[in-house]
Amino acid sequence: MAKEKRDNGTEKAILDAARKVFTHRGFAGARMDEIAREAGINRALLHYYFRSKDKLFDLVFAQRAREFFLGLAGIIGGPGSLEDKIKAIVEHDIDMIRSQPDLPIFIMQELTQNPDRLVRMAVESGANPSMMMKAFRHAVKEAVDKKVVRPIDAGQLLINVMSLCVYPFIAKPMIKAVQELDDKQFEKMILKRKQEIVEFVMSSLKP
Amino acid sequence: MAKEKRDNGTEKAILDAARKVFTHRGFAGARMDEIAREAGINRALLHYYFRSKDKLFDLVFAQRAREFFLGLAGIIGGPGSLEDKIKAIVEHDIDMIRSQPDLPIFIMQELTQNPDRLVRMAVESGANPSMMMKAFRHAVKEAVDKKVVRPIDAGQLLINVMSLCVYPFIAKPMIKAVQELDDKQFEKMILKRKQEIVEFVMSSLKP
DNA sequence: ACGTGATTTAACCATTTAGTTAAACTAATA
DNA sequence: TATTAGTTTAACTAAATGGTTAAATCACGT
Repeated sequence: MAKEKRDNGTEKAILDAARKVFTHRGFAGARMDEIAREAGINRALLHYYFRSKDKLFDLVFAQRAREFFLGLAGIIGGPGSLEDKIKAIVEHDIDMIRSQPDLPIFIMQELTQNPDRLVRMAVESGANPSMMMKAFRHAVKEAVDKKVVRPIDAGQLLINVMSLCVYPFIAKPMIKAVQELDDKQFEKMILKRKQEIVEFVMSSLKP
Repeated sequence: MAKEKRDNGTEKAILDAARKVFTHRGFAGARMDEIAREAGINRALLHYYFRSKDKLFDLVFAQRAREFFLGLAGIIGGPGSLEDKIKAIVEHDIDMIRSQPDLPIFIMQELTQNPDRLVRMAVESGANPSMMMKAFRHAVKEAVDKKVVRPIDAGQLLINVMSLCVYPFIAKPMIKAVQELDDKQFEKMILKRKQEIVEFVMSSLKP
């Protein structure tokens, strides 16, 4: 650990720690102290690198939001058939969230608290929702025209797919309780779920 | 407002305010001051009625969790065919959340922060997840046996239905941004969504 | 061995926040 | 009118927290 720090890894160590703590506790619940401890340094140095909690949070949030969106945007807006896209979304979402289970709640919570942030970020990053949705709508239309899938609203379909992927992680404690699963069984359920979702969606889309 | 207070409505006013503030801000982000203001009283009186933030929060959380679960548990565990249940779940979920949009994030956030709480509450309330799930599995099995629906894992199906209902509210700011909707259009989308979900699920379940 | 930048230590400040208290006030009621 | 419960005011305490600072220490390359 000492080595990493000396090797100029401190900034990264802090960002990692901040990401972890902010993501887990949310902005209001996060303590600069905990971030410092988690990074293996002290508060003084923490403020030496990043002036304030707000500044640090903004960096973390922007980074996390990009993580969450950028890959997705590429898939949704990119080329490929509807079925390809659906499979890719599911694969991407589940893998991403599995490695960072409390990412979605974090994003959603802070976003409801301050929706403008998303707009600002979107503008900066040059993301283009309307092109993305256009590509997705096009894929849907194509599949419908080919009679591969029944007619369906593209917006609703996209929400459906995302819902099926993301929600289980958000509701994890609830699901564990209701279905009486331990962590191992939950993990197993999630893994099965990848195919389950694709099957569920494609089955629903049959004309 | 003055009247209500004198009419012994103060306690209720406080609980309403606390519900609102806690639900919106989360425990860490909530301020006793804001609760008092929201209730139209002052901090002194707030503490006079409810000793501490924690105590008040526990009450609110228990109440909100009951709101969220009890109705659902009745539907899932109660009588009726699978299709009836699915329709009832969708109806119930969407209506409930529509009137309290940030209820789900609140529950999930605080629950990930402290999963034991759910277990404790479940025990106290005498809820019985295993019976509930048993009833639901039974409904699924029955439908499968009658060849009304294709074979499917009951646990996954339940998660699917809940996902489709709850997630859109959690992701509201994101959905608004990506699909470029204003509040009015979002509301419209949610309303359409009731039938959309039922159609989506039932279509997927066709044998 | 020296100098430099990174890091720690430890003290400190200012602000926010939960929670308390005593005294004054209000309105209904006995 | 005197009592009483509910309420406000205003002051206060104690703790937590974000942020700062100066001096000491450490590790490294020259």
